Amino acid sequence: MDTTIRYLEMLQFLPRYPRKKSLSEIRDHLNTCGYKVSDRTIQRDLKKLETPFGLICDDRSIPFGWSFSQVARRGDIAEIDENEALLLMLVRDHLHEIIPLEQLPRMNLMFNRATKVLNANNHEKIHGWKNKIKIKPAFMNYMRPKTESEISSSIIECLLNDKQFEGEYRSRNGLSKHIYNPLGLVSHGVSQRLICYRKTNIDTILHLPLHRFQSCQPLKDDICLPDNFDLEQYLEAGQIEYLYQKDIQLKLQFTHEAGQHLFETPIDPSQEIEITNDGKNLLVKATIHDTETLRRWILGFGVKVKVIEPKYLVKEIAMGNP
Amino acid sequence: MDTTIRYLEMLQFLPRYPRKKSLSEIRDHLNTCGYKVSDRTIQRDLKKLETPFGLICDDRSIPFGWSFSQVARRGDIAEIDENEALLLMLVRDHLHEIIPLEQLPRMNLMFNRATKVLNANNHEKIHGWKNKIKIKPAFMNYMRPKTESEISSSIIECLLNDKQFEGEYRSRNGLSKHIYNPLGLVSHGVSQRLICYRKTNIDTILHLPLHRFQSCQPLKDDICLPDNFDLEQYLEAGQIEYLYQKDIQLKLQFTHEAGQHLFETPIDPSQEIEITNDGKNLLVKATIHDTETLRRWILGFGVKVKVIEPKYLVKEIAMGNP
DNA sequence: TACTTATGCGACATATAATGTCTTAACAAA
DNA sequence: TTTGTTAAGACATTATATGTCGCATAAGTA
Repeated sequence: MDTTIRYLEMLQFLPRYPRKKSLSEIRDHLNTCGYKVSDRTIQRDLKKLETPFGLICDDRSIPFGWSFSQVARRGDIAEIDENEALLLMLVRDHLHEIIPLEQLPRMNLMFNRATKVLNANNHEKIHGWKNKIKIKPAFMNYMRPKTESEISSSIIECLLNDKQFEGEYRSRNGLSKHIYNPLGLVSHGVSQRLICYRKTNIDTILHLPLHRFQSCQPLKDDICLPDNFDLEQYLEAGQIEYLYQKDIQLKLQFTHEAGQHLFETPIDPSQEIEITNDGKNLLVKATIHDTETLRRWILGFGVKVKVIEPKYLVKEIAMGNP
Repeated sequence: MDTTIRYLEMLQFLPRYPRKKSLSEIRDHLNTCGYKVSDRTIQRDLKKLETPFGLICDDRSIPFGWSFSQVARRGDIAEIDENEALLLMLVRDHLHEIIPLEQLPRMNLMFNRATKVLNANNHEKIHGWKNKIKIKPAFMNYMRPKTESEISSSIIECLLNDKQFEGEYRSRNGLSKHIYNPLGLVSHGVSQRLICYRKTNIDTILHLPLHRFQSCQPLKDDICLPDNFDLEQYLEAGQIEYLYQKDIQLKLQFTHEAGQHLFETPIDPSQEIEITNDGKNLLVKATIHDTETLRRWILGFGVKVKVIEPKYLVKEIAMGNP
């Protein structure tokens, strides 16, 4: 039993492939953890764990170096190196803006582990890791609505199991109780919307922000699906995407300064850029969906962009009326 | 040995707290995995693992129900339930837009595990999970620049260890080789920028997109820091954030339709909304930093928003010149 | 209520696994 | 070459894991 914990302690100490740990390093680590075993035992342990955990032994030179292979199934046990830890911190900050982390305890644990790694290796550094990374928001940072994770996870469970639920929903008109048929979940920026319909009104598909539900009582009845409902199709049909038209031939004229970033981060694989007007302007072409998001994006550049095509969009943008 | 693997197999099968698994369920699962042990053994195993892994036994009714406590240190071993798995799929899709997942093998493994869970429980469902979730981009979707994960992780390692490196950088003027002093990493939308300076030019702090580096050769020399350099301060000083002014008193007049979403997802904790003009308009006030992002955001609403204060911003937005 | 079945758990004997020690051979560094 | 370090085989010993049986109690059923 104690052995099992020791195994885990050791596995958590082993790095992913390019890096490696020697017997003496492993021994020292185990000693620190309070396990006093002979070197021979550790050697045997490694041999035993080799196959089931996909460990690799670099025996080209002595002392041998042990690590998790890159394709190891249980590679998530492996040590988090500083590098990975720093990336995880970036991920955490990104996610924090979108999804409440309390709902993802597993990720939280991972982030905590990463934090520990960074803090542990922080002593001798000139300035700390926290001072080395930063997220600069590329878009407007809305605040997340408060969500009751119990209610929303209960709703998601119904969604996954094709079950109806009785829920209280807070709309502008107040609180009301209905039986809902959940069909899909759409994540839109900081809020998540439930695609569903009410039992009493099977023809009207609703998309309701998840956080507005005040309760969820799962029912035993399966949902009744509208004939051939398909979320993808439904969204493509423009119900949620505010999709005005599919695959328009967009032509935009940017000032060089404003459009320059598109060279490295295009808006679409189809994008082409032509340098015009002696390098002062950029003519950007792309085949893209016409969405509200696109219009807001274009408007955001103000006078630094001019719509050339399609014609109807020229007008709307000029009027500032997306 | 075999025992240890069996322990892990069992732990991976146990859910997080509100859910639970009975002895017979655990036995069946272990049998499926090819472990034929007596019930008594499993009972003993659970007792043994209880303390070191933070397991909980619900003994209010028979059969007892076992699970990981919510605060279990090693809770990342626990089973991923469908609910969590679906959220993880959302997270994956979000992240995919920002960070190449190949650089995060650990998360990839987690996502794979989640995918398996969803696929496994998918048979009897009316329509599959893939058809139930969708991300609707809230902002313009730029494409990620291609990154060489070896180069960038090598650079990040230097950053963390305060080491200089020699790198080749591809600028508009071509490829050039310099010695760099890495200071920080700023994640901005789909691209990551390295804050650094060149040894030959210690006064000019550069912010270079990570993906433009073509090579990185770590050096043994510590970086030389500009006196009292602080990334946070540096950013706040407006070098990267394009921060025009701190804490302006913003007043915007929205049409009701365009500003309505701000009730639930404010732009700042300080935000206040006043309904004016018989409910046709919304007057939104907030104390907020004046950034380029803010200006683009305001412009994106076109004629549906009017800047009331500060005065200087009224002009600039009216001119469409952020 | 009385009966049956399922479940948990203590006790015990036995088989299996884990561990330390000693040894030899191979390798690396001086 | 010499010296120190590492890997790994052999073996005895201890510790642990496991199945079986029995009993008590809880849940389900007539």
